[in-house]
Amino acid sequence: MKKSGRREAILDCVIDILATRGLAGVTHRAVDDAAGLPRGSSTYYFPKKAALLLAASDHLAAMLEKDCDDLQIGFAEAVATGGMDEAVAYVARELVSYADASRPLFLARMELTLASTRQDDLAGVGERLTAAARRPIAFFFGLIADRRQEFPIETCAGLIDGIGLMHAVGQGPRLTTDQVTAVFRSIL
Amino acid sequence: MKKSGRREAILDCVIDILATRGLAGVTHRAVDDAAGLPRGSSTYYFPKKAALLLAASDHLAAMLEKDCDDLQIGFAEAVATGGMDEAVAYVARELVSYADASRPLFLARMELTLASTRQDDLAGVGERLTAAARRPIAFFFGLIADRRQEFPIETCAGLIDGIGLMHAVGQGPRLTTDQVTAVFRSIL
DNA sequence: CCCCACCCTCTACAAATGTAGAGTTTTTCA
DNA sequence: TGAAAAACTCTACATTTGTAGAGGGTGGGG
Repeated sequence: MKKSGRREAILDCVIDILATRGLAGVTHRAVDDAAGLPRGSSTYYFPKKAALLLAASDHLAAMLEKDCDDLQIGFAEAVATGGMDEAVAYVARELVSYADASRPLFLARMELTLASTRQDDLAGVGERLTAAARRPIAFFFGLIADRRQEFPIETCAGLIDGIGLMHAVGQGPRLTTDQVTAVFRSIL
Repeated sequence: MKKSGRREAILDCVIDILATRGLAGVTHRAVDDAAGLPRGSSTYYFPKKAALLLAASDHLAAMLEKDCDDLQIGFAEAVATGGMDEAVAYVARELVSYADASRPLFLARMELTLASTRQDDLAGVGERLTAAARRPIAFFFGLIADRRQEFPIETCAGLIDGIGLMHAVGQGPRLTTDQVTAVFRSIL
């Protein structure tokens, strides 16, 4: 492994552990082991635990933002080739498959967001992650500007996070693409 | 304090700590202190930590179910006195104010649900809590039976949990009663 | 009064954690 | 090349946790 990539590798492992073992599972030792690095490595790069979690939050936010940008680009292309109807279906499709594929990311986000509501060290983490996750919603929001009064961005964000929540932690049936599309259409 | 109430008092404290300090904050010692009981009390009633959390989950689920039943009764009354339109507004109103008032309950639910996705000791906790929280939605769902195909219970549950999530952990603007009502009306 | 069963409280301890700081290797650059 | 600096690894330790098990108190039946 490139030495220069260690910092990133450590943060990837933190996010992975957050998803699989929860906040309590994130210890310097566990992170070192997961990354296959010598004990003390994560302590070296992030001497305090809060620093480790803070950096992991930024890392996660960056990932979310990148995914959001991709969605946005895909949406623009779908509009160009298939019109708005198809574009809405595209977003719904992506959202559902993404909610499954990005389950670890969602779980990590939940862990960090919950932690930030009570740990002063992590102030701002919740806002940062929420903002990252809302980026595509804000874009999507432009589409329904004429109904802004009734369905502001908060409503859409709530719905979408609820879907993510269901897919990430729920053991019950998941929403299908058609169902999500139906919701979007009824709002648009 | 009545000695016979100690078990319940302990579980109340567990839920409180889950909300204020998170899962990691729930230690036998911290629970004893919060309950004002001698060290070892929570250990006596719940010798293993998993037993403590499991019992707390049941306790929380019972609370949620009770609140849900109250909402259901209120809804029925609202239908009787003001018709369906007013009843929908009633539910939206209750939901928003409840989401604020029950913030600790929601946070505790999140903590336990997240924990149950990875800790075998807590298997079933997620389902139990999800089921409890969905009870009123299932009832509400009866109202839109004719559009069941498009808006199944999962969709409504996702939306409502998303709203709860926003109110519980979000630092941004909250949804207003009018906004929630608008969503309900557009679906109904 | 005594004793026993039960309910509760206290003490002890191994394991794990955050963190400090010493020791070691690698890189840099004159 | 050689030494100073930076980058990294290792060791140690106080603290906290879950849990076991000993100890104490209390009420009721004989």
